[in-house]
Amino acid sequence: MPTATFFRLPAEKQKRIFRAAVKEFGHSHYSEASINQIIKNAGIPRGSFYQYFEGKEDIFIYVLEEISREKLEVFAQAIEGAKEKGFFASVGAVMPAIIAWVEQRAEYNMIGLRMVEEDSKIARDWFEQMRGSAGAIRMMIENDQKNGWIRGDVTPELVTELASSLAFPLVRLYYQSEDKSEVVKKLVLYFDMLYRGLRNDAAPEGLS
Amino acid sequence: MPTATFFRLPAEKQKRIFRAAVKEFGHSHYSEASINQIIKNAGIPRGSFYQYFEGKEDIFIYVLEEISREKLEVFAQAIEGAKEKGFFASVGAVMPAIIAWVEQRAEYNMIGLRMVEEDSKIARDWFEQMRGSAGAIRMMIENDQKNGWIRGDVTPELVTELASSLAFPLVRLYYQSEDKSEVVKKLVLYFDMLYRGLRNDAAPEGLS
DNA sequence: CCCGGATATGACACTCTTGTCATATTTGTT
DNA sequence: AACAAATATGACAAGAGTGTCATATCCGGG
Repeated sequence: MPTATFFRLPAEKQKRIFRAAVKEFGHSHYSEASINQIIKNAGIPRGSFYQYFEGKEDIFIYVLEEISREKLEVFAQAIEGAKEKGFFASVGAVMPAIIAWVEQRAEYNMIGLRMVEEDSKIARDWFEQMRGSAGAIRMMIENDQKNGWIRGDVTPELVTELASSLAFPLVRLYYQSEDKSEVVKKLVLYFDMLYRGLRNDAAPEGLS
Repeated sequence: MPTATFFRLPAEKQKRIFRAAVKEFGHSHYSEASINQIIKNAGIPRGSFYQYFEGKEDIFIYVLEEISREKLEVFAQAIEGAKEKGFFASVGAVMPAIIAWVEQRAEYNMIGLRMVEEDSKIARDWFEQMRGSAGAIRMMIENDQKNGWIRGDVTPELVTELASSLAFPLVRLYYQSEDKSEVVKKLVLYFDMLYRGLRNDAAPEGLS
């Protein structure tokens, strides 16, 4: 946790340091990110940094938590509006908000991307914690299964794993692409494919 | 390219250096991998390394090429046996060989995993080159589409992208898991889901 | 105006890595 | 044996990063 001193700093300075850290962690993997770079970007002397944070992990976690907070804020309403419609309908409904987030918070998302990529202990711990808080999604899927919308032989975990396995490369592609609309088109296809793959075929007559 | 001197070295020494490099590149991302570590593992002095390779990129490419060669060797027959049956049947047929490769060549695959993860220029270039040589798969999929097995509104590239988006996390999971059979079960589910998502629903009557 | 706690600062000592190079040592040939 | 070409070797300079600490500065309360 950042020191009390850090939190007593003028908001402007805190933000400046936060932004410098976001930039660095979005630019390099955790293990390669350099405190040197952060303090250079933030324009604070080396000694000050250690007055505010214990070290790299400390500021990294701080950045993750700040971003989480902001994300939750932004998505709160979007999620609220889409709850009882089942997984696919809900994701579809929230999709515009997600795309806007990807578009507007590129630097934040780069950090997430790098974390998935690097697969370090610190990243795994973080995602583990996230998974726990994704109970809402889990319930939605279980509900869909009860209703017979989603095939019963997959677990909710599997569905979310599948979705994120597909989502992360898409986000990466999005940032690399010139033509963003191409990527959105691809997203629609992925989504459709996932839907067909997961919907409950067993309904009326037998097959496969 | 490694120097002529390197190729004149006794085979045993070449192999020793190769293995040391595989170990290091499997252990750390390209950008973090250290020549120091490689020479320590291989038991050769610093000066010698630079007598054999221009630098890190040189030995990295060499390692990739060696692995490619070996991979091609191993899969040559497996692929041969499975060609004209269409994409899904073929992949299904080759699957045991793939699983065996994943199981036996963990270190090789770690390098591939790290390359996808890191998404460096050198990795992108390499995969680009690979994509070009994956013409056989492309043709198989196009053929399936002509035959009406695979829906026509996806491109072959999309299919391979989807497949690898799903495959890489699975491989990673495989190496992390205690219970390998669980992961294989998951693989089957993924595969089934991909099949359902990509098959041509427009076909007249049911198929398996 | 002055003092003490809170802050700020950058020099320092260390560690790790890289690429080079002058100096051995080995090998093959005459 | 003698000599040149090929190899081998490790000390070295340079670069980048890290965490600490003695010292300087600031600021609110008496």
